[in-house]
Amino acid sequence: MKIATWNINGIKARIDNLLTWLKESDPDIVCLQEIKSVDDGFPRLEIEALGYHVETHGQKGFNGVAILSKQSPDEVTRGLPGDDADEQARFMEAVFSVGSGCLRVASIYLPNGNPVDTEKFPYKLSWMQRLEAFAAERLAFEEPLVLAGDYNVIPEPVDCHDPKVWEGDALFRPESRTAFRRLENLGFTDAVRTVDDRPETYTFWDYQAGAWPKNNGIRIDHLMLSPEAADRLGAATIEKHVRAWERPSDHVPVAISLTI
DNA sequence: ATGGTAGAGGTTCTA
Repeated sequence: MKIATWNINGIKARIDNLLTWLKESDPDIVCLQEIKSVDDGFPRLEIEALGYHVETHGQKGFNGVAILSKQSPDEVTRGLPGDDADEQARFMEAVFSVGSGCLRVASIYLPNGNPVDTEKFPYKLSWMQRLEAFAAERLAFEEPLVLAGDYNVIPEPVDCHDPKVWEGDALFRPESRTAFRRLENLGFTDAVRTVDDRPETYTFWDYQAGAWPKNNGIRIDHLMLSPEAADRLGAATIEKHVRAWERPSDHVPVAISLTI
């Protein structure tokens, strides 16, 4: 089973690229982030025509996540638990029946957190605490679980072109990296890191300042696996070529295969 | 050269 995550930076601007990529890559489950659309505005018909079920959790203008899947989910929940006042659409979870029981997949759009001297940074850190609490709760289920998405965290210096440039940025601040590491310490596995100890590619290249032609990127899109999912991990690939397409997202798809 | 680009939506925000 192939599971992918992709921050598409606007579904309306990216629908043609998404359809091309779905046909080429043939994933079973896709977690999308930054759909930048309300649920009613999401172009579901074109995607359904390729054989996918479409579940969205959108909002007007910004944020928004979705899960596309060949198999219909048994259950879908929207919103990250832990703060009823949080209205930003950044999290959803789908549950699928599989031969061995069930598979849970969450689509995550973790807050960017910049500028760090505003309320955005504490919001990021509290969101990460809520994610850790959710992950810890799910861990007790002892089920395969994939937390896939744009984490807006550069885990290690090797995951960016020039660590000096990122010093002090919310994506690379010690608090952000420590919170990410706490997920790993709970027992979650960074799939790409596990398959390739030093992945010499990134998942995001800024539109500005020639970041793509200079390969000035960062690795911030991650698939974090519960032990039951990590035991079934095969390949993990960053589909870098998609960044060179016409009118690309600034992120590329990241995919894993699980033997489920 | 103190910049640059993109998307959504609406005369600006988020990233």
